[in-house]
Amino acid sequence: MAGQRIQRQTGVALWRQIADRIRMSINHGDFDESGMVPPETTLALQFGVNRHTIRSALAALAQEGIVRAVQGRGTLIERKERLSFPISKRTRFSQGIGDQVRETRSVLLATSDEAASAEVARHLKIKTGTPLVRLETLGQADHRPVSRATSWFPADRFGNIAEIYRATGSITKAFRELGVPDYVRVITEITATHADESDLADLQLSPGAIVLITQALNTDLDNVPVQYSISRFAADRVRFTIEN
Amino acid sequence: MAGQRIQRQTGVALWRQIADRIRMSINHGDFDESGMVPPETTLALQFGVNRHTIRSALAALAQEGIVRAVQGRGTLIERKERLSFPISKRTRFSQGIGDQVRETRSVLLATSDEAASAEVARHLKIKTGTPLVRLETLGQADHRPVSRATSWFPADRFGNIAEIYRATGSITKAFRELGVPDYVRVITEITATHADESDLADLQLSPGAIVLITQALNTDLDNVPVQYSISRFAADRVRFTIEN
DNA sequence: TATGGTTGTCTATATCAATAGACATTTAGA
DNA sequence: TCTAAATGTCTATTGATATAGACAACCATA
Repeated sequence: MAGQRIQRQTGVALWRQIADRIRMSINHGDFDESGMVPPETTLALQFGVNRHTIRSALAALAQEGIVRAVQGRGTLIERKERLSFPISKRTRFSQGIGDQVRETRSVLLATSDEAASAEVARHLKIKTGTPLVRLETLGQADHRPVSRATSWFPADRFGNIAEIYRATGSITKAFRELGVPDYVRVITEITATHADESDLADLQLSPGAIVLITQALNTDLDNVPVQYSISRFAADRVRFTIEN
Repeated sequence: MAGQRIQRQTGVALWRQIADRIRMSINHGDFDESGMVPPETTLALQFGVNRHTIRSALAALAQEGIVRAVQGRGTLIERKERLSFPISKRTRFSQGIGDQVRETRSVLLATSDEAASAEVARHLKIKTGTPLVRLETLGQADHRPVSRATSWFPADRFGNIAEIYRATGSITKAFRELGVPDYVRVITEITATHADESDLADLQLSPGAIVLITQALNTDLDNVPVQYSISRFAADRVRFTIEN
């Protein structure tokens, strides 16, 4: 069960720790039979805190839209899920999670032309200062934001990729129109950190949430880098799957 | 730079958010030239908080052994690193990070014989209740704990793997002695969460830290599952790298 | 319709988190 | 040896966090 193991005087408020625990339990399916979170008094006993502290935690989860309290009945689970994201040579956003949700969508948040920084240039194997197109995109599953990504493309080959992406909502299709029939993921790096302000806004997270960060390089079939991207996923909504 | 973007009234104390930020900056190499963290007054200005709040953050980092304050001089960086962990068909703990540290070591924390739970049985493709050997291990790099893992092995083939592992400190060698010359990683799942009490103890983390969790299945060369394991990595010490 | 179980609201109190200011102590360098 | 810059320590105040207790409001059901 969920109980025990919360820590005091750590700089992380008890109600937040407990909210995180309950969210995990919900996602894990611990309360699937009843469809409800245990009563506040029960949780207070389990976690060894005052009922008011439990109420703070549940209020935070209600704010996220995960639970809904009904006076006299209990606290109902509104939503739970953790999408499984396959990472492989053929990693694409919508592919692979298509059978887990009804609808996937990609939205263009912003775009700009810029010169390659040292870091991006290193990954794309080009010279620093080379013209690039930068895309900020948001990935949604069933209208729920899942990831936000910053991608860089060499401007000489993909100068107008933003327009095509805006029209089609698909990197794959945009590549195809620009003469790249197929592309492969050659490397992915994964780290994790706390969500920053932009994450909170774009991914509709609650403060203190965790984001999984992937840095990925895609190349065309001639092994020429075509896209370098940094994506930030809401950690409580996804799970990465690496198949070899 | 590190500044901005800390949030108030989120259930996560400012000093903890700032400590996490500074730790990240250190690991990212932002202060490599001087080998020191900026002065407290500078940080207070950058983060827009009181100097005392910065001092709380630095005190937490000092407690972790990451920085050391010297009166009159400044706050020195004692240690930083984020090991890069390759994940591939041939994923092993010590291999791949060998060139990043002087010494890697694996320690057996506990072992037990137990019957397969439904979940473990499903992964190992055996019947629920089948006898298993469970190993709790701790992975260290340069005497610093990096990951803790729970692994299950079918008892019929690997009944005494614990002894051999204890003697050799290597799963690979244990497998070899037990008639498995080679094995491959067929699937890895990655999630992230906050560290629990055991993580804090075993991995010597500070409360509120993040752990990356991998669930992995290894098979022998005949595609028969030989090991299912759940590992928990200190997120601020590692980075996963998936190469295709 | 009466009752037990549940969430909602209120008051009061103690501790932690954060700010503010002042001054001491130590170091490095002019 | 003096000074500037840095960390160390102290007091005081405010707001957030957590506990404690009491009771109201609501729901399902016997």
